[in-house]
Amino acid sequence: LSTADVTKRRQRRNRPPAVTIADVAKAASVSTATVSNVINGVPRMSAETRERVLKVMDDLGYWPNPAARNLRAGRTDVVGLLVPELDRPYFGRFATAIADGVEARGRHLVLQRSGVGHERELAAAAFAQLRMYDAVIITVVGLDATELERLNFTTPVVLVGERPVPRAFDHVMMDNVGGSRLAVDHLVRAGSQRIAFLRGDSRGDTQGMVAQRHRGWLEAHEDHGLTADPGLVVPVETLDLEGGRRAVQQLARSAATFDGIFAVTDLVALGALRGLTELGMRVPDDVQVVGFDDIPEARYSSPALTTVDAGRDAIARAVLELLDARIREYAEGTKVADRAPPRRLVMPTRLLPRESTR
Amino acid sequence: LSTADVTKRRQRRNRPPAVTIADVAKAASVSTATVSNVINGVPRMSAETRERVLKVMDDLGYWPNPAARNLRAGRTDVVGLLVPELDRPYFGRFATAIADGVEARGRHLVLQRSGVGHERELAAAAFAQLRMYDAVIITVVGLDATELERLNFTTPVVLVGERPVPRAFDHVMMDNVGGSRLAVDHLVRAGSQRIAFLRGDSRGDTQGMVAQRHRGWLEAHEDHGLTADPGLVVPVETLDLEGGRRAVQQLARSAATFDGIFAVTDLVALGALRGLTELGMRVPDDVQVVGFDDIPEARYSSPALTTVDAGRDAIARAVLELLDARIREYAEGTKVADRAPPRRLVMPTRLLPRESTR
DNA sequence: TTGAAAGCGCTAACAG
DNA sequence: CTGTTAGCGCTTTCAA
Repeated sequence: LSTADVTKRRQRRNRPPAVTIADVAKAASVSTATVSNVINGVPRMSAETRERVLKVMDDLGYWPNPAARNLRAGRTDVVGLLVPELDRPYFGRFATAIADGVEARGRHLVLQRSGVGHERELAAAAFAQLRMYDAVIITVVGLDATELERLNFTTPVVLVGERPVPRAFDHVMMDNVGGSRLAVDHLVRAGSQRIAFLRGDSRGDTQGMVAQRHRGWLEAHEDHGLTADPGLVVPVETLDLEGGRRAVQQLARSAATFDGIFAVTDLVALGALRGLTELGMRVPDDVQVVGFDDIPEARYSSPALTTVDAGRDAIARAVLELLDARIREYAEGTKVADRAPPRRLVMPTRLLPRESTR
Repeated sequence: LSTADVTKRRQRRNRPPAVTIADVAKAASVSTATVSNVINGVPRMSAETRERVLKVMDDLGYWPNPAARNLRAGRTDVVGLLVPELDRPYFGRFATAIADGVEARGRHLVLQRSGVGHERELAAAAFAQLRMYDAVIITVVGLDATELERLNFTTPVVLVGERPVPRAFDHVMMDNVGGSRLAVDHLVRAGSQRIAFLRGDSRGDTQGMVAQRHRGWLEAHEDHGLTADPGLVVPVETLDLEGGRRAVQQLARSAATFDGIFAVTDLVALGALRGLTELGMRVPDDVQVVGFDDIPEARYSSPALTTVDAGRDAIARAVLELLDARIREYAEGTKVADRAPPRRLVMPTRLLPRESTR
C-alpha cells in the first residue's frame, strides 16, 4: 500500500463516487485538457477526438462538478434573487419577470427567501452561497446602508426596495408615497370621505414600505383639505388575506364610520373584500376599496379590485438592464475607479380603476 | 519578477479582488488551517488567537468562497427545489412549507424554475448547479423514467409529482384521480347533473396531472351511473385565472347546458367564478363550482371556493422526512447496496366544502 | 491538435 | 494549541 493510496483514501471521505474529467480522459485516452475543451466547445480539435470523448462521457454518465468549475473559472452564469417570501403573488410575478429576462440572456436564476424580520433578512443576505453567483438582486425590506456595505460583495448587486441604501449600489425603487396618494385621491374623488388605512406593522421603521404608504395616505388627505383620522388607521397582523379580513372585522367592531378603505397591499385588500362581504357590506356602494401592487388576482375578484400598478414589470426591466451593464463591467475587469456610478431609479405608479370603486 | 508572480497574474484574469483565507492568515500571523478552524468553530484553540483572527477577518472584510468550500468539503448545506413556475400559488405555498422544514434542520433552500414544456423541464433538471446541493427535490411534470435516470445524480433526489418515475427515486404523489372523484361526487350529491370539466392541455400525455383529474371526473360519473358528456370537457389554454375565465365564456357560447363545474386547478376555478359573475350566473344557485389544490386564495373569494385539499402540506412533510433520511445515509457513506429501498407514497385527498357548492 | 502542469480557495489529516 | 501539506475537479496557459 503506497503512501499515495492511503492519502487518497482519507481525502475522499464519504464522498459520492462521482465521475470526473480524469476518469473520462483516461477512458478516452486523452488528457483532461482535451476533455475540458470538448465540454466547453473549444473548436480546435479533431472531430474524431471530440466524438470519442463525447461517447465516453455518455457511457460513463459524466456530469461536470459546478463547484470546481466555478472555483476555477470564476463564474457560474447564475443570477441570485433574494425575496422576502416565496408565497406572495407580488414576488412570484416579479421573480417570473426577472427569470424570463435572465434566461433570455443565457443565464439562470435561483431564488432564495430572506424571510420576515431583520435578523433573518440579514442572515439571508450574508449567506455565503450568494457569493458564487455572477450577480445578485436583493429586495430590501429592513436592511440598512451599513449592514449592506459590510457584506462586502465582490460581484454586482442590484437593490430593489424602498429604504435608503448605500449609494454604492444600483437601486430601483417604487414610488410608494406617490402611488398611495393616487389611491386615496381616487377614493376621495369617487366620493369617499372617511378612508380607513389598513396598514401592516412596521415596528417603528419610518422608512419602509408600510410607513411610506401611510405617508401617502396622510398627504392625500392634506391635498384635499381633509383631516386624516388616526382612528381609521387599522393595524394588520400579517400582510396576507387573513390579515385583511381580520382588519376589516376590527374596523367594524371599533364603531368608527368609514366609507372607503385603502389597503397597504392587494392581498390585504382582497382579504378586506372578503371581510366586508361577510359583514354584509356592499362594495363599492357602501364602501369603496383600493389596493396596491396590481397582483394578477386583483383583476379576477368580484368585484374586481381597483389598485395601483407600482411598476413591477418596469422595475424588473430596469433591474435587468442595470445587472447586464454591471456583469459586463465586471467580466471586462473594469477597475473600481472606472466603473459607472451607481444609479438610483424611481419607477412611476399608475392607478387602475376597477369595480371596487365608483 | 519571479516565475511564481507571473503565473499568479495570468491565473487571476478578471477576477474580483476577493479576500482569501491566506490573506487573513498572513495578517493575523497564523496558518490558514487556524483561520479555517476559526471559521468552522473548531473548539481546540486559544481564545486569544480566535479573537485576533476574527478581528482581522472583520477588518479585511473577509467572506468565505462557497465554491472552494464546497469543492473541498463535499457539501453545501443547501437543498434545491425545482418547480414548474414561480408565480403559481400552489407552488408558492409548497415551497414555503419546504423552506420552513429545510431551515428548521439547519440547511438552506434555493428555488429554481423548470418552466413549461418538456425541453425546458429537462434542461432545468440537467442544470449543473443542482449537483452542488446536498439534495434536490424535483416536482415532475413531464419528465419520464429514462430521462431522470440518465441524469445520473450523485446526491439524494426526491420526486414530487404524478407521473410514473423510476423506482430508483423516492417519490411522493398526490391522489389526483381520487381527489377528482371526491370533487365530482360532491357536486352530484349537491344536485348537479351536467358537470363541465375545465381541463388544461395535456398534449397527448395520458399520465400527467390533467389526464388523471380528467379520469377522476369520468370515474365519478360512472360511480353515479351518469353519462359523462364529452361536450362538457372544455380546454383551458393556460392554467391560470384568465384561462378559467375564458373557458367559462367558451362553455357559455357552446350553448351546452351545465349546472356544475369541476376545474382542474383552483386558479382555473377562481377564473371561472369571475367569468360566471360576468355572465350574470349565480354561484352556487345556477352553477356549482369545485376546484382542486386548496390554494390560500380559495378561502377568500366570494363565494368561497369549494375545493380538494390534495395534501400539499402532508406532501411537504413526507418529502422532508425522506430527504432527511437520505441525506443522513449519504453523509454516513452508506454503500449503494445497503441503502434503504426507494419509497413511493400517495397522499390522501380531502374535500373542503365551502360556498361555491350547496 | 493535444498534453503537462499550475493553481482557484478551502478543509482535514496528521505532526509537532 | 497550531502549522504543514495534499488535494477536491476543473480551466487555462504554454509548449510540443
